[in-house]
Amino acid sequence: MVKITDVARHAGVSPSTVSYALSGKRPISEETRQRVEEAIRLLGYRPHAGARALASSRSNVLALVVPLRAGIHVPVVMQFAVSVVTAARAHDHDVLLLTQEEGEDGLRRVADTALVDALIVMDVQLQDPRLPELRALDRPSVLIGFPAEPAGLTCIDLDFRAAGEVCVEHLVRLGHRVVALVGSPPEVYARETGFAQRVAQGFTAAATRHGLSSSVHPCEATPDAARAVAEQLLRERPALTGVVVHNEAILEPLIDAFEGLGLRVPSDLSVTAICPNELAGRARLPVTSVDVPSAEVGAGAVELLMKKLGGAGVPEATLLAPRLTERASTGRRSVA
Amino acid sequence: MVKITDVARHAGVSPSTVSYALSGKRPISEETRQRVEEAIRLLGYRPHAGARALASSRSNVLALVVPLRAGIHVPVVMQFAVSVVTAARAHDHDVLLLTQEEGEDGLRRVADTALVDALIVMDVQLQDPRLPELRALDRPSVLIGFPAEPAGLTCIDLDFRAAGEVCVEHLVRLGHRVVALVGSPPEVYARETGFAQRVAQGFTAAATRHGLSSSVHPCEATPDAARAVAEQLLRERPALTGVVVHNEAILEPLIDAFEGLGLRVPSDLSVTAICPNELAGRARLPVTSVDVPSAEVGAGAVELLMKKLGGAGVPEATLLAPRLTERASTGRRSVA
DNA sequence: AGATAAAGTCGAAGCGCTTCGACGAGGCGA
DNA sequence: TCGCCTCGTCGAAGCGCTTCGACTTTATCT
Repeated sequence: MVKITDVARHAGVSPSTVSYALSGKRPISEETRQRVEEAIRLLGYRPHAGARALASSRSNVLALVVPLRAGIHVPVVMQFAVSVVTAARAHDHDVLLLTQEEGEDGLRRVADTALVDALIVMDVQLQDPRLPELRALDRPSVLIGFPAEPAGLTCIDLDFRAAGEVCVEHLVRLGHRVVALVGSPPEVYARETGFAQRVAQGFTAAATRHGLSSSVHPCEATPDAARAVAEQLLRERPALTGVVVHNEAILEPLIDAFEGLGLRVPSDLSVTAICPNELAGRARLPVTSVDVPSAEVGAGAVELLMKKLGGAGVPEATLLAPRLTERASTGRRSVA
Repeated sequence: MVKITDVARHAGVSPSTVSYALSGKRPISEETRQRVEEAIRLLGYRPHAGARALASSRSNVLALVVPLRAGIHVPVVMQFAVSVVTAARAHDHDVLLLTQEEGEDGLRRVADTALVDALIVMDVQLQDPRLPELRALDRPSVLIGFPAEPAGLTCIDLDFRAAGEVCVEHLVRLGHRVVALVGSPPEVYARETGFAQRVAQGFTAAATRHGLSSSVHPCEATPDAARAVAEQLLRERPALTGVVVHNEAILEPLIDAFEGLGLRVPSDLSVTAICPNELAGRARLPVTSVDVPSAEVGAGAVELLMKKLGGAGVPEATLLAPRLTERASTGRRSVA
């Protein structure tokens, strides 16, 4: 194994100079830097991560906590994970994957052993059992999502409340007066996962504000459930002309179901969704949607963490403004 | 920060004794062990991961390489990942998540810096660019999946060839004579991902052996594509009575499509799948299937790696035998 | 009884890196 | 011209842990 002393000898400098050339923490003459880099290349030197961590008390590893709970849409979660890894690499950090099997102890373990410098926590619930741990930890953390009481924590997410509102306002602008929200599976609400509730709040608030008739319908992530909701809506709310879908798994099945029941989209029924653009754009009928920008959120979370690691202050809450993209699934209400 | 010397002082022993009490690498009297454990609990001692790694040249971290390529079924991949993490934790190891953004260099980096002790590589292609790296690395690795030339590597996976055969044989037993395989998306075959091809080989070989008429149909992971394949099959192979589906995303849509075209499952058409039991069992019509045992494969991969880390020899190839579970989607061919 | 082995413990030497203080050489303001 | 600061470099002191050799004590074998 090539070590820093080998590089130093080969470059005719001391080990500390090599270290400073690498870290840039002290000025090094251009010429010396060249020689050091040359030696590193020649010898194929790679600093030992453990030694580095020991000496600098920085592991350059972030923990990513991904509880795969029932009802979540796995591909979306994976998107976040990938964007976190990519962003972390851009900052010369790696990512340790933690699931929830270990419980909250896992957080403490990786933090206390100095395995990781900081933590990113996904799928945050309103009353999340991990919050006390995070607050007690001596390492910075960022939540992707918002708990009920975010004080003292750093959170980032799409502004789901605003997303719900934006969808309604889009429908209002198109003349719709009766709208419904088809939401996440019931267990997601039961668990009090913030984003599901927030969409519902935004949706309802905006509808009320504009004097619309509105209703909210949790929905399982199966085509059958989608069909059932569609039938129920036609039966109970025949004047319905606008639907907001906040449930990745049933976006297409739901539209299929409506069409199967004789409604045409968008002429009879406008549909807008809150989901990744990727998904909305690829649908058979491209769906007007507010994007869930996983890449931005993931990168943002890493950015916040880096600032905190650097000792800088960061805002407690970072809400990404919703961006609505019009596609083929929404249109003016036909004046029947 | 509590360190080993603190524990040692508190327990009235030397640091090395604490270390041995923890690792069990030398005998320690029951009484001393008690005192040490008590001190550890009292002080809340956690060994510093970096220091440990430096002194022992073991980081107790595994790398998991997860390239999220087009056409793969993300939830299945995530299943594997979770089972790897769980199994790794059971062996007191953590898991570093690598995506493919970094290319093959990432493998070398984490191995050369001693960030990880060993690697698990998923989504292996027949000609995988990572193989040369893996062979050159000084650290053990296990592939989940099989490349074209597995010599010198350690691989584990479901025996997909046998899985294809088992499905055909099940249909044969039920009297079917004309069968089709609806497979993974074309890009998965184009990439020469082993398991897709192997299923097709097993399927075709078994069909030929039993004198069946057979055909293979790659299929995009969209309901529309499923519908198109269903229509094509009815048109071109009207005598068809048995279908094997090897494509998680379209299992249900395909059955829906067949039923939409007037076929009843299983009375007119028997359908069997190769997919996680979870998925097959939860379908509207539970589907007879060969399980893709992600938990076993993940745990197996970790197990192999631990053996290799322990210096033990392991077989180059570990093929898990397919297990078929009969459900509601297959039945005797009706003697029309 | 003497020799040998095993159990149980300690002290010290690193593991490979970062970082602190120090120091010479040169630049600059007064 | 003197003092002072910055640049560029070095040497040495750790970071917190594991592990090796050595030592004492006790058990085991002939």
